[in-house]
Amino acid sequence: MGVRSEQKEKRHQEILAAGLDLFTRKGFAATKISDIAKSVKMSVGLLFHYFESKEKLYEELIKIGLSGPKMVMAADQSDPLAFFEATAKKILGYAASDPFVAKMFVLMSQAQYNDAAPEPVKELLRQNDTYERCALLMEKGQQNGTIRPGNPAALTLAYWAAIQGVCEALALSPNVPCPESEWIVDIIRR
Amino acid sequence: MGVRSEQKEKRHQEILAAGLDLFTRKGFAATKISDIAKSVKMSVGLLFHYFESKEKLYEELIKIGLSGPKMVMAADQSDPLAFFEATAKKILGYAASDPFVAKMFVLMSQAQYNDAAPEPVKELLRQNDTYERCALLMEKGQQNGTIRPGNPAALTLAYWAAIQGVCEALALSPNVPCPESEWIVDIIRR
DNA sequence: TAATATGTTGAATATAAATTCAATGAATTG
DNA sequence: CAATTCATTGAATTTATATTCAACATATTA
Repeated sequence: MGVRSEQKEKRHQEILAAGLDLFTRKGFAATKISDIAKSVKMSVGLLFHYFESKEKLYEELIKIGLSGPKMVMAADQSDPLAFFEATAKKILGYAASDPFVAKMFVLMSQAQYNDAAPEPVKELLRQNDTYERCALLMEKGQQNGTIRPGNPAALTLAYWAAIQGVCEALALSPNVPCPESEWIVDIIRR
Repeated sequence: MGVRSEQKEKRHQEILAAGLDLFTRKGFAATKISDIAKSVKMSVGLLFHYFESKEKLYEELIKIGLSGPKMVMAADQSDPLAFFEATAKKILGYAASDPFVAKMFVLMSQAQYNDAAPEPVKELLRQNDTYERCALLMEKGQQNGTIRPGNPAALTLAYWAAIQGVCEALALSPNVPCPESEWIVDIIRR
């Protein structure tokens, strides 16, 4: 244990943060390794000492990002509407205060929708069954009368589209005013 | 006027449609000219006979897309809430039925948020003052009591984020069920 | 139909960016 | 403090893709 090992970990993290920032603002393909290297003030060669490839760096970010949905779905789901209220509030709160979280949210949705995402990343993303789980919860909420009628998948889509879009705006222009989470919940509230 | 001139225009349109599809699904940087050429079954060389560069092709799509916001803002704005209701309904209706429109919507928002967009495109997008105009309308709606209180810019952001996110989903997976526009309007309704 | 203009291709060429590598300097360890 | 390992650089090398071009084909026109 010396100056080195801690420095190494620190740089690893710095590269991830810089990669996250650039990938979200420019997209995976348009982000050059040299952009990332410049952003952390190291040579391009050295960056490859830390990450095997641009793709692996991206992949590591996605792996970190996957813990987000997991954490969301770990919350108490006994009352569906309360779950969606708490989730929206927590996510917008984080996204408005912690740029890393907001950017991570953007990264995940970009990756989700992008056909050009590297195959290993797409594979990882297939684990993410948040939408399906939420649609089931929507139905449950409709049954107990707290969530409005309508196609549960469509309700889920509208709810997440709004959250995702707001996070994107927060991540990319940190000065925009953050909407109230309650407004977004009104999409699904009966 | 002969077989040629009409054929030429037809191909021009085909290339635009293929470009739109690929740009929205993969992003500008990740879309290869050869992808587009393959999609319209022509050689890469010929594509350059129709468009000076990949950037110019993209730029032409953005120019077409800019007519969308213009058309939206041309609608009757005397009653703000009614304006937002009609707008949401019209856009979702189009997006659900016409893939070109849905994709165009995605293209525009991608371009808007992407730092890596070509400079001429960014310049074109600066014309688009839809958000500012909408925020003003939100205030007006608050004054006449039809729109909920809150930061007008934040209300605008939430409203458009939801619409945009839904359009993205519709464009990229045409089989998803379309949310009701009224649900989205409930974000801003008093 | 001959001359001309336009469409089309596939094979160069140019360029940009990812990745590798040999060499050097700095920390660690015995 | 000598040997060794790791960090770092800048300069190749490789690879991918945009763009150009010379040649040929097909339509237009006089």
